[in-house]
Amino acid sequence: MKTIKVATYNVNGIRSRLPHLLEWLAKESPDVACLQELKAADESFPIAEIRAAGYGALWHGQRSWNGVAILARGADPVEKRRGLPGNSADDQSRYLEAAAHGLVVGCLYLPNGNPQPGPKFDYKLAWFDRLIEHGKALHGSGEAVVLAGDFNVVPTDFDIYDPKSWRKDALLQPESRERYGRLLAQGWVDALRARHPEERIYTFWDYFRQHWERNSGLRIDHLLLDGKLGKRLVDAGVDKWVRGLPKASDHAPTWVTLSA
DNA sequence: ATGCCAGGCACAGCCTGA
Repeated sequence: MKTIKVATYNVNGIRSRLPHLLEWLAKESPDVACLQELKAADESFPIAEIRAAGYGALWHGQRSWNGVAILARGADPVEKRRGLPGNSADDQSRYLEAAAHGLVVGCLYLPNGNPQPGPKFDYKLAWFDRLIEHGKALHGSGEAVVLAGDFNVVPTDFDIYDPKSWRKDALLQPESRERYGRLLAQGWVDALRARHPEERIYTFWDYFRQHWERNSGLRIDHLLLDGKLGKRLVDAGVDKWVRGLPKASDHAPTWVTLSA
């Protein structure tokens, strides 16, 4: 069956992770790849290397922090939106939306929100509210939409190796989870969970305490499919081998395949 | 309660991440 593969990968610095990104693109050939945490200004984005790998790209960078990009294999993604609506004073590069390979793809890097409570957590919740508002418009657009990225939310205690030491973390707070649930309730399908309802799946393993070696992970990188697209879900998974490379990002690429 | 590791930048210790 012909399928389209859409992936999301928090690279944690695109310049230091470029060799891994190129190796992953060559091996896994996603048709669309959403990247987060570029940690690079627009002029530092390695477009030449990415083009040489066979991908067109859009990027929304920022010096030192944040930054998102959308790559399309053998095509130039068409920009639809740069930044979430709802707060013109928000200057953090966390959202980019484009059309590619017949899909509309929203690439997002939701704020971490730690420490909580505090202004960073307030910003996270406000950003989430804006995403929910925009999600409503996207879902009603009639297009085939994917919302993909680092949501910085552990949806349930089944999505983490052990919630004990994370109970006060912004990623597990009821306010964060309630908003994730509210977004899903618009009709989005959490593709990894839908495809693997009984399986422990992680997409992030922090650099501390040998968490990768012990498989002490969290599932925080998500691909949400609008209802119509959910029916086209074929498979979903995590490219864990990328996390095992030397000097890896703390996230692994996460993907879905959709019937074409 | 904090550090544990890592990337980026003021290239020397911070800040941020999750």
